[in-house]
Amino acid sequence: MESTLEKARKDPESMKGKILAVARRVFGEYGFHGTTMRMLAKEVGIDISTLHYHWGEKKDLYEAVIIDINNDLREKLMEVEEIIHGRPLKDRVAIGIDMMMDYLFEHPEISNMVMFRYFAKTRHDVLMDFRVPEFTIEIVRSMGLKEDKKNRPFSMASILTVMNSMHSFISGEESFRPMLKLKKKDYMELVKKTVMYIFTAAFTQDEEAGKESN
Amino acid sequence: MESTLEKARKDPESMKGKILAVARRVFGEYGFHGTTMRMLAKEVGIDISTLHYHWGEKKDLYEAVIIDINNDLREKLMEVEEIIHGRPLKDRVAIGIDMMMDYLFEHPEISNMVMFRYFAKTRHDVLMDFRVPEFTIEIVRSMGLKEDKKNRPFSMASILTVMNSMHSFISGEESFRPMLKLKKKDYMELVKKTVMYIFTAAFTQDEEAGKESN
DNA sequence: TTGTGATTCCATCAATCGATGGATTTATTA
DNA sequence: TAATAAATCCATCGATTGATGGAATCACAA
Repeated sequence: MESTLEKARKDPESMKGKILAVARRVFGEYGFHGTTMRMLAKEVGIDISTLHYHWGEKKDLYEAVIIDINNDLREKLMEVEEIIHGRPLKDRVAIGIDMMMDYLFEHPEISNMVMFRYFAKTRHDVLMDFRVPEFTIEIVRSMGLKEDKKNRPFSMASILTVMNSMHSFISGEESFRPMLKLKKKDYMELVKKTVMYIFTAAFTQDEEAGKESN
Repeated sequence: MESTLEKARKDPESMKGKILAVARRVFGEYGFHGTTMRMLAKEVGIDISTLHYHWGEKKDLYEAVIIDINNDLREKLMEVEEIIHGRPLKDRVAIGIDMMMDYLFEHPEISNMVMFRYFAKTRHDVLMDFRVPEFTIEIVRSMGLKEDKKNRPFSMASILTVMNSMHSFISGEESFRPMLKLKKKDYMELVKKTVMYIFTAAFTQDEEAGKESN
């Protein structure tokens, strides 16, 4: 049995795929309540009833977007993990940030959706994805941070800080770029450089302190 | 001539003040489109028409909330600036984060509103507040970061990273706290500790590097 | 070509949205 | 106390929302 979402992911050129792509983008920009089924239908270029025909009610489509986004994010994180595996901490942090930033800049709707999921409520109950904490723990492990009972929350919070910083700059580009008065390309470079500068320092300060005392 | 917002700020016990307080909280949780006038009226315990009587149309109330939040945030930042003025960089960062985190934990609706402003669109045009970039520049100056033409964007981006991290943890508490499986108080402590650990290291790495090379 | 199922659109529904007029109540002032 | 203003609520409006039934169209196998 193949679900609607699986079909849409398999064939992005199909109507289900087109709708899903538009829904990812528009839900990411306007959120659940800010997005109307008519907005989506108009963006796809179809009638509103065709939308319901393929995806059922609004909430179903929204939850499909959530799952889809989470799948993409998990796949990318696993890809990054494979590449950084075995390298020194400083490189793991730098390469991880570099790859994730490039990816999110190419798919800003991912960051947009993540932000809405974290920071906004909806009037109706909406799917909770319980795997997010597990992802975070995987990253903690992948980064080689302290995992003992005492330090785990701190390590997880550190990872959350990095991820949130990246999502913030991607999703908030339209707010922050005018502040910085930069072109898109310059903004990308600056943001990546800044995040990398801050977090490589933060994640390697113990090592650096160790060097000093040697 | 005294505006409705000024009256509401002056007297929080007045009906205008009660409405404003509820609007700050609910708009911060559900966003513009996720919040209905009936929700606000019910929360205040009044009729929907009384809401319009005091604040006009929905957009007017929303914009009042934006201005009100910005006022609070600016006042707090100025208060922090006075206290950290003249201290060493490491202390400025630590005290600044400490004070702002305490303040935002007490007024999470501020972070909520800021997040919505940065990361979500509305279908209708809504007030833009042009002073935010200026605040950021003030913080850059207050922190004593490099302000020359070459480094200013980097310094501003660094400040944005700190602010966004704080807002993220405050606004995202309901998402992150279950991940970390912590009680409210422990979450507060951990988050403050994490943010301070990361950013004191980031902001003082040049100094530390300088010490090393001495 | 014909028939069958999949797809798309038009028309329309009930529910909910923001908003307002007007009656009623409460507070203030003369 | 009487008169005026301010505040509140009830009833209702038009517009928009999510959603659906049913006709029309399309794709494709028999």
